[in-house]
Amino acid sequence: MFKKSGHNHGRCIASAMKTAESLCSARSARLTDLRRRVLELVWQSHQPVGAYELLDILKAERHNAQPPTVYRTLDFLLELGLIHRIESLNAYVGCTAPDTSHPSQFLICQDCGAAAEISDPRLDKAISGLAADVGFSILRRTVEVEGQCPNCQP
Amino acid sequence: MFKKSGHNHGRCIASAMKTAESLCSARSARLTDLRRRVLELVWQSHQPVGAYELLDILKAERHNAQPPTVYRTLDFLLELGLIHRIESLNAYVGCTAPDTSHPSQFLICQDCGAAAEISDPRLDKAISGLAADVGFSILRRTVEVEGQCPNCQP
DNA sequence: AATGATATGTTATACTGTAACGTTTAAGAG
DNA sequence: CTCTTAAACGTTACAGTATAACATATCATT
Repeated sequence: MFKKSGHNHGRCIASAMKTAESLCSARSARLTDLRRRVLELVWQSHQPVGAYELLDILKAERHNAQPPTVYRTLDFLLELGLIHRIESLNAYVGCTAPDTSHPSQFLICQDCGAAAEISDPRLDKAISGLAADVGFSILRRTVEVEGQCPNCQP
Repeated sequence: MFKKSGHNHGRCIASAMKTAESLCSARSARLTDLRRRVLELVWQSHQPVGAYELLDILKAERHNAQPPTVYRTLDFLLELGLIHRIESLNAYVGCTAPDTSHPSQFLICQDCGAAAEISDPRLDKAISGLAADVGFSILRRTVEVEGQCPNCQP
């Protein structure tokens, strides 16, 4: 769930990129160099990253990066479900299972900053049950639980 | 849950103000004119309101309102739990039960914009259970479910 | 190669929030 | 009742996040 700091993160990135490739080709969406690069950058860690952080890195790599460069790319990745936006942090993080579920649900550690995507039938049932009770039809869900992850506890 | 548009909203406001009075006096916090006014403004509807919207209204009422005026006041109200911040909208809404629970959990209608605070043991249990399973200790929760409220459905 | 759609470059600006310091107001001590 | 001090508010400036609008380039197909 929360990866140990020593885990082989190269694999996380590689797997995310591969998933992105196949998802894009399945939907005939173009995974351009820029988009690929931004996705890689978002995946540099399991910590959500801000748009302007990404922009700073891009600026160092290409002379002409500007806010729209990064926001447009993030929009593309968001729409495909390849990344999620963490509302409470104004930041973006890679999605671990873009091809399956889509509600954006996270445990976020206030110490190390890591965000772990959660997907739990109990939670799903609780929310959909609750919505059904009051006649509310769900279009989108945001669950952001902040606290201390196991790695950061005394 | 979601109030009908014809409901007597004056009562919602009055009750919110009364609760605020007693909460402030219980904690010996000063509910100044400004704070009282901002709380009223937030309670003008059940729709979350932006900080700069509030600022515009305040500017019309007092010559010298500035961003810090409204943000400081919102911070005060947030800390007492008298209002909540809706992360996905950068907006603020009155809390219906400031004296009791505190996780910020809402159903938000994308049509009419109303935000209904929810508090359901199933949801609480699902989240705390899930956190316990992975050894995550919870400090703060944000649940924002967007969709269509019963009043806005065909 | 010509065309049209998609993607990116570029400039400017809007929206949201905070830092830092000065002034006023209010509550308790003497 | 004044003095002191802390809290609240005023004021200026700026930081951080995001988008509008239009120009140019790239790509997939004719």
